[in-house]
Amino acid sequence: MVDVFIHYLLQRISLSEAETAWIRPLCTLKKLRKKQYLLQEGDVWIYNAFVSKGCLRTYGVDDKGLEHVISFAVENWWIGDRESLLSGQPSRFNIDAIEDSEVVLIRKDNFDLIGQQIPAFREMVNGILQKSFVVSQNRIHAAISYSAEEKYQNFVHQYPAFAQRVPQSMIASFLGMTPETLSRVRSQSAKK
Amino acid sequence: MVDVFIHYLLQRISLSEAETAWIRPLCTLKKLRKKQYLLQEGDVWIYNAFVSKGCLRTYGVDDKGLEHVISFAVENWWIGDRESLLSGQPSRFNIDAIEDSEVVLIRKDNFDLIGQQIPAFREMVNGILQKSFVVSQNRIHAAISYSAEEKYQNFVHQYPAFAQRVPQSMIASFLGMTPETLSRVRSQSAKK
DNA sequence: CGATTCTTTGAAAACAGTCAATCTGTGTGG
DNA sequence: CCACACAGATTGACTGTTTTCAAAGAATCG
Repeated sequence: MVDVFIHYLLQRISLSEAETAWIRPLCTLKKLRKKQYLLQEGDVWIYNAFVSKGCLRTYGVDDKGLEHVISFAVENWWIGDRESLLSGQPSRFNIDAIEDSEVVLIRKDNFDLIGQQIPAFREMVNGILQKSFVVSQNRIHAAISYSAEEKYQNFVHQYPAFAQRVPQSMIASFLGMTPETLSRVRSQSAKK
Repeated sequence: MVDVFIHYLLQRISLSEAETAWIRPLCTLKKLRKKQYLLQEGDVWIYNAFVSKGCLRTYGVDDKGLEHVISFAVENWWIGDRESLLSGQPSRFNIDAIEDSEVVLIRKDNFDLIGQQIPAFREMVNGILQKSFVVSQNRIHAAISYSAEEKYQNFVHQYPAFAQRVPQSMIASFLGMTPETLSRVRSQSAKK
């Protein structure tokens, strides 16, 4: 529901009734069944998407048909393909629902408009972007520095919620290893 | 020189003489000799840093003493530790000069002030942040999807300048492999 | 030059990937 | 409610890639 999004906003910035009433119609709620695409490779992404329910993933598919998970998103997270959004070019990635989900979509033009009208919104979004960048720097650091086992330990530590919710094969993909390797890493770790 | 920075700004946004005159004293020029630290692990990073000359790297050191390069920066690039900047916590990373270099430092408070006074500046910075995020998403994708050889090919394609300028061992580190592996990958590729 | 650092090469070991079979749990239709 | 089918996870044996360790060969700098 869009209420989830408004609630999220009100927790972070103060908005008048008039403002929330103005924002609300700029939002579209999209329900997705498990495995349904939100974005498919080749499409142009023109939204900012807020996950109000469920769990999604962004992934790329290589020439061998293997999927590589770039990111996960659950309730109160944002998801999308910023590359396609910025460039206007077709996306190289796919986004689909891991569970039955709901996302609040705001078209880029409307999103920018909200930012122009409400400086606090703009600042909030900027803060999210900065944090996202830090998170992705840390993921790069983990990807180039850690062994398979360390990557998994770090993942569980960082995202205990996902470790439950997301199929192991997708976690393996997220960490850049095969499902078999992750399975072995886990049984190793369990022995301790 | 700070002029390099002003020139960079004027290429991207329009500023009056008064504005550049106002910005200028908020900038500090720091000269770095090869191998000199700009930021050392444990320090708190409070700047935005613009590289006006030379080449630097950000890297972390693991428990075995191995260095892992998070990023490079050359002329007209920005560098810093956003995690430390945002959190105010000591940095986990080091930044040092790969060549004799010059960076323009702007303290966080002054940087924010410029953004407040000059909306175009704020938008420029936001655009850079967005692009940086896209670049780091792509790097994650490469790190989890590609083989050693593909990682190197992709790197050369993406940053032909660095491939010349930066020692191979640092490129290897940046790509998450040992210098020996990179050396072998290169001699393989050369055979084609 | 001589010394230091970086790169290359080789051989062995460790690690992760592949392929195939089995096991487990879930959900569906009879 | 059971039986079956299906997807996901595990395990084993094998292959291939990357790392490690060690040494030799370039390149660079004072």
